[in-house]
Amino acid sequence: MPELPEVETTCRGIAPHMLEQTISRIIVRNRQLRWPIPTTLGKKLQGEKIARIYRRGKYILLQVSHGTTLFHLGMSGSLRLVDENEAAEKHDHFDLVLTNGLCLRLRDPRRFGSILWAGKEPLQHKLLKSLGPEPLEEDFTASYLHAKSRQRKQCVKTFIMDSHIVVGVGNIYASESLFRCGIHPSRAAGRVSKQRYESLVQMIKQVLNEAIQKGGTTLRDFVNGSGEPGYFAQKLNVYGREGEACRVCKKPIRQITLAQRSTFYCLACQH
DNA sequence: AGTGCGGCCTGTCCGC
DNA sequence: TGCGGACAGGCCGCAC
Repeated sequence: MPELPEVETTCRGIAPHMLEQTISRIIVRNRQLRWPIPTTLGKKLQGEKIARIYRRGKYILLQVSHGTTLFHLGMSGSLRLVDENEAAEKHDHFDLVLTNGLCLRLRDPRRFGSILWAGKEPLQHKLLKSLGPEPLEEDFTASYLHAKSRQRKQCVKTFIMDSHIVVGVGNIYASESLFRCGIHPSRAAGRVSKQRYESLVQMIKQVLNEAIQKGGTTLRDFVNGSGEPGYFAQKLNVYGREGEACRVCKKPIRQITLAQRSTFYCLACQH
């Protein structure tokens, strides 16, 4: 479920409480996530001080002196800081306990998330090294997207959701940013003009920034590092609004499936 | 090399 | 109320 704004919200929420703190132990209740939590993780983290917490794409990176742990929240994961004495519930698979009594707890009903050890050069890890640019950084530009998309027949929505093209644009914000710039989601990526990519890049940045400001989008169960929901859902123009009136032209919002993902758009406003 | 799809899981909701 | 099926915020790995 979490897209970039939800991961960023989580990261910002937990970092101030965890930086410079010491890890006393980890608790693994269920090792079977998307990939098994490494059996050596406890040994690597125990007694280590947390030097840095940051984000790359939808991964949260937690750095200690001799390496970095990766967290990915998959579709249904959340990370919260709780008191170490708070009872774990059914889908609370992992705890990272600090010596100050706080505990970083991963809850993930569907278990599509992951926790991995990435060593000293985490950005060279197999899962990170070929990721595309960060959408909120300056190197994510219309020229880049335009160049990458030439000759591509793939639809533009699927194209911008490919993390090897640009990270962090998930199913909600892909539909939302395409609506904002009037591009039809099933248009071929290679048939979108440079000028329209200018607009798309701007809208991706805008929608992600607004969502971060609102603390992310909570559809059913996303919560930030303190267990609170995000409030961007009420700002959505198309996602989840099939049959409802377009906020601009009042015609009904349509839903289609692209690459096995539900996609929302306005037939009148998007071409 | 680009593209499309299966699969990984559990929970929820909807129609019968 | 029960049951089957569809669907859900991601994305790797494979076949073509």
